[in-house]
Amino acid sequence: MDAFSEKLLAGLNEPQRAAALHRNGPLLVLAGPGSGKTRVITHRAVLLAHGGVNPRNILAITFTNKAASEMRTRIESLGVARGMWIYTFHALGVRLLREFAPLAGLQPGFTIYDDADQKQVLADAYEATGTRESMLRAEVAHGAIGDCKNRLITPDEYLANSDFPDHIAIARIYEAYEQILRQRNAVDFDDLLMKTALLLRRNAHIAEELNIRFQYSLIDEYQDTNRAQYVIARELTQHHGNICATGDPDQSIYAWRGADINNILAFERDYPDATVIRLEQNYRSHGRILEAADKLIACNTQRKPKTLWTERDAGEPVQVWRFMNDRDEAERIAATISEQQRQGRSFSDFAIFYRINAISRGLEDALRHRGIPYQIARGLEFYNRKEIKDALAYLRIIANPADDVALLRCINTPTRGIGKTTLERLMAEGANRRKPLLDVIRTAGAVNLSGPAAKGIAAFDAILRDVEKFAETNTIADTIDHLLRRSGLEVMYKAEEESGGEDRLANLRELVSAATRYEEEQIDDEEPSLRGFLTRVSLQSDQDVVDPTRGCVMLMTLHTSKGLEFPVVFVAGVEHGMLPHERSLRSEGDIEEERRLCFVGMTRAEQRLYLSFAENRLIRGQITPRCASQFLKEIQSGAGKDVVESCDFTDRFRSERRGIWADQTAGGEDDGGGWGRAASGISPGASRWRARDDDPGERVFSKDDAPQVRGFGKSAAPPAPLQGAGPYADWKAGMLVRHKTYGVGSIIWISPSSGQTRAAIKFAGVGEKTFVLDHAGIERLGA
DNA sequence: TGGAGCGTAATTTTT
DNA sequence: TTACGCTCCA
Repeated sequence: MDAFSEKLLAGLNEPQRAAALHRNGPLLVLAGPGSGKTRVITHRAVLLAHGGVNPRNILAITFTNKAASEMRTRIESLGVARGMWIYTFHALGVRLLREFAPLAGLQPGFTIYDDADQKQVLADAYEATGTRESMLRAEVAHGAIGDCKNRLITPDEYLANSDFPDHIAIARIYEAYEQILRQRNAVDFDDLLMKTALLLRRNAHIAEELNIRFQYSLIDEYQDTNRAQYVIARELTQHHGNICATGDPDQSIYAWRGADINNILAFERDYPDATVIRLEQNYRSHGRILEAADKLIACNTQRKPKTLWTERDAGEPVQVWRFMNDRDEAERIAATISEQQRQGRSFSDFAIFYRINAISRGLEDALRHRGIPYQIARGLEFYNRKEIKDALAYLRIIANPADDVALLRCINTPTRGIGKTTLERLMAEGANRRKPLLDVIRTAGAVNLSGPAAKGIAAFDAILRDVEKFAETNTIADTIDHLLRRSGLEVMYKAEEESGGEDRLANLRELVSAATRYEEEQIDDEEPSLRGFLTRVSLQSDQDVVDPTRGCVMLMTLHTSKGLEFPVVFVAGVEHGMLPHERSLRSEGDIEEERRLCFVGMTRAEQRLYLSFAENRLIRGQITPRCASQFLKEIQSGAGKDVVESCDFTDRFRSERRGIWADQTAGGEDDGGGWGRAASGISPGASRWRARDDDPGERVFSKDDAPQVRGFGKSAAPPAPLQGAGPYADWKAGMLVRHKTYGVGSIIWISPSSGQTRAAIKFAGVGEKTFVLDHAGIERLGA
């Protein structure tokens, strides 16, 4: 081996070296958290290039822009010339679809629709098929269409397999939706994958050509691939078999978005001659943290066994904290951060994770109260802002004149006297002539319009033509700048700002600099173009921009925490119904995903890990009794005695409760025969964390002395079928009722809580819904 | 055209 | 509690 390779491999452990040195044939790298996976990938790419493979023949696919740009930087810093293809699945899709547009049934200038645009298209599809939302909720159709696309099912195929009325309705909407996208020369996010997969599958020669172009392919986070991505990966590597998949089944947390953990679990079946390498040594976390996480994940059945180990110190025990309520929890976390910061840590050493965003409120309050700087990691902030979308809409319509969604967004922003009636007329005309709205506008004489509307439309058209012309001879940044002034957006937002609105102008200025950046740091071999900029913008979330800012505590959901690491980690709200989330309690598979989610969060911690839960939590304005997550028990019962340390902050003066607390690791199932447990779906393990029935502080009774139903709404953990109170005293489960939108349904359960009677009602074709009866306008039909 | 007022529902969101 | 979408009215 030459000196360069020796030097490169010097810092790697045995399995890491083996993976980095692997050359031909399928390779699966099962990489535990913190096991140096990125190093292995980058080193392998560098060694391939060093060994004579042209970087242009290497393709690396990641899931996030961030991962892609990190990989690019690291590979280049190791001395590999530019030219390697490093893309996200979606960006690769755009590339290939533009290149082979006609074969994919597209025109190369297609627009990428985001969620909001999609919704608009969906609304139009409802209109076109004469479907009403009361028949089929838009989210249901939206989800179903997304599922189809993930699984490569076309509208025809879907229709062929539909027998229920709902399915047929969805099939028709799906079909109309696709037709509208085609008319507008637009694709949605899922299309970027589906159309690419189908392009490769249906055109063997293209797949073959690409196998030659990309002699080595590397796919990161393979556990998160969905069907479409799986097909893309397969088609791109089938001929040479040089696929290197890396990932960790234990960190698969996106099944709900179509990711199929079986893709990675069955890799060896798909590629029988695959080499499998496990990276089990962890370089991130202290021993006890790792052990606790390992014990938890060992409870999953759908996995490939892995033994995580570390040479690092055992470190401090993992803390499990119990609180009376969420406020105490937040306070304590804030206090702990404060204290440790005073002892020398930086605020940016800390992260707080939670299952759902709604939890962040209380935590923020507590941090603010103590003057602790924090930042919330939210994806998709910047480009979702109204002002940004307004400005982009103008650019989009210029780039793709068929983009009706964009046109509707900006035609009357700022207001130009073009009202609803006018737009309806234009749309009717457009539908009639099967022409884009811009065409209709430019031949507006055909539509009978009122004076001000006609004037407004003329003004709008003039702006478009002007900006279009300007764009021909100017940079994108300058074009945006010009657009802002010419369109009146600048004036409009300036006025808004002066009357006390947000500083939207600053954001628009940021958009201009984003365009400058795009033009300067051209990484693709394409010329910078308006289309290219818009593509970049649609594929980018500002997760990539916001990066862990120095000096701030980071707050984020467990999902967003994946791939990050922090010296000190708090996971708040480790409660039954929260983590695992109530919506996942239905199936064991879903609970396993929640367990993986918890595992992901825990393994982000380097030195200290705190898991906390509260006995009561303010949820949707209601104080709701909670109990510890089963995961806490799983961690404790598996791990050695000194691994986890429990701390009870509920009431330090009541010894009997401390007794229970101290007892909680000892076995013995709660008999739990009462309704409380059955009703709330509290697991046996978790129930041990609850106080005894004779504990005065614990039970909650509503006014009429009926036990309060735990606040798990909906189907996930149906409370016992009780009776209503007050005017609903004689309403019972099983009765038929009528709801004004959903029609006739039957009561699944009914219960008075906090003076409001709630009921879950099952409707044919709609499913189960929960209502507050006082507000829902539900009429009783009989038993 | 825009805003008030009501009804409704409420995980997670790499792109 | 809170946020959003829709309807209706000024």
